[in-house]
Amino acid sequence: MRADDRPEATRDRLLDAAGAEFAEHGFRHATVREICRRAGANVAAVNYHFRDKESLYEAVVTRAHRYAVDKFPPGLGLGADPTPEQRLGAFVRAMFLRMFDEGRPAWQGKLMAREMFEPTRALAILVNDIIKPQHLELMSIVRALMPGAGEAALRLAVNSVIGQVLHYHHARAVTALLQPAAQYGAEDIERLAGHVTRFSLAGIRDMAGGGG
Amino acid sequence: MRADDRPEATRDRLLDAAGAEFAEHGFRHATVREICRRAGANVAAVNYHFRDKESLYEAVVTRAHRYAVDKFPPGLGLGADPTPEQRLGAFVRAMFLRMFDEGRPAWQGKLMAREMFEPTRALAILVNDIIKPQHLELMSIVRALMPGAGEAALRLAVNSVIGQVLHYHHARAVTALLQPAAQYGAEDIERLAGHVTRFSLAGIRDMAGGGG
DNA sequence: AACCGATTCAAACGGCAGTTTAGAGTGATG
DNA sequence: CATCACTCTAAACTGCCGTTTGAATCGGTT
Repeated sequence: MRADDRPEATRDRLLDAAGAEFAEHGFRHATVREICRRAGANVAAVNYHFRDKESLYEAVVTRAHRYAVDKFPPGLGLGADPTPEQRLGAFVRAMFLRMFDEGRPAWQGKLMAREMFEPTRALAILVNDIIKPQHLELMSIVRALMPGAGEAALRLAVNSVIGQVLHYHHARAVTALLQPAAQYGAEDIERLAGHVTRFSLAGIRDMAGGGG
Repeated sequence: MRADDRPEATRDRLLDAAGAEFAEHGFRHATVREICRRAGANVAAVNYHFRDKESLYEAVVTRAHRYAVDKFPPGLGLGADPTPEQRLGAFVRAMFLRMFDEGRPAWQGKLMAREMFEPTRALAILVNDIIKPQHLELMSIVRALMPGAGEAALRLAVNSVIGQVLHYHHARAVTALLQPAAQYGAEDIERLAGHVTRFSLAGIRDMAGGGG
């Protein structure tokens, strides 16, 4: 049977397997051999279909980006003419969903979180294609909540929001040791998103009112 | 000249070099060869003075902990009978200082941040010796600010504070690309600590007032 | 001087990872 | 049927890493 006849061509299976491995272990720790094993392909498959491990990684990153944009469009459950508060809530919720969704390719959030901590050459791609647009969107949301605030204050507020969300991903190993009972199911994600949104709104309003 | 006569014995030089390498590259990426090169020692030195790479890592972790406790004691510039707000401010400031201080062994904060993201076997040590005491201290601070709140609410507030602080360490590569101008000098750290403290106080007060 | 324990050293070992290579299979094309 | 491009495969190559080994060095002790 030729590869094209199979339900999934080898190239696609490699992208799937690589996405899972890269998201779980990072670029360096993920091994080409394990990726090929998961994809049911030969060790040389990566070098044949993609030039090398790094090019495969870039392909995974851009693919995850396209998928994430499809699955979590910017609007994301917002009605027409939403308030800034609603936009912030939707933004935070979407970030949580991207990071904790265990669906098929849920790598986008995990890859992004990992690149932040352990950058590779693909970081420039990620920043330009994914992070910068989201950063600008969150900046505009916060700007609407803090009219008249300077750029520096906006950045501080944005970092506070992002930091809270990413922490639940970064620190999950520690959390598992500190609070063994805690598990992140679907409703917990909604609870966390609600908390971060309210907490951040209070902080932002304080910044807007206090005059900095 | 015998090793004991040198200003620094080989064992100590190894600990210094290993601390820097581990903090910068993490346990797996740091190489024994580079550590020994920095320490001016033979490749076999690690296996002679410590049993293996992992034992060296544990020694570095516990050493960094002792140093951090000495340099940043829990009180840290607080007067007698401080308010909860002052305690929170001191706590946040101490975390920032530990992470950004470039002094001799400033690894404690960096190692901790790294272990959170990429745990090793030493994570249990770190959690018990370093993270859990700090976690409990922050819990008590937040408890004083949110009297009557449940454990779950306290944990959410604690996570929000920690997440904001750690974000400035985790995301520094991305920040460098998004805001090339931003640099973290001594006064910037004070500014960041002040922001996170105020932002968090507003969020915590909102949680305490809103009734959750 | 002879010996000893501690330390240092160069060299090698074994394993794993990314990549390359040479060849075999396969469907389409003439 | 011969040819060709594409795909896949087993095996080897190269380099790095942690560790081990056996000898050399050196101060102190008898």
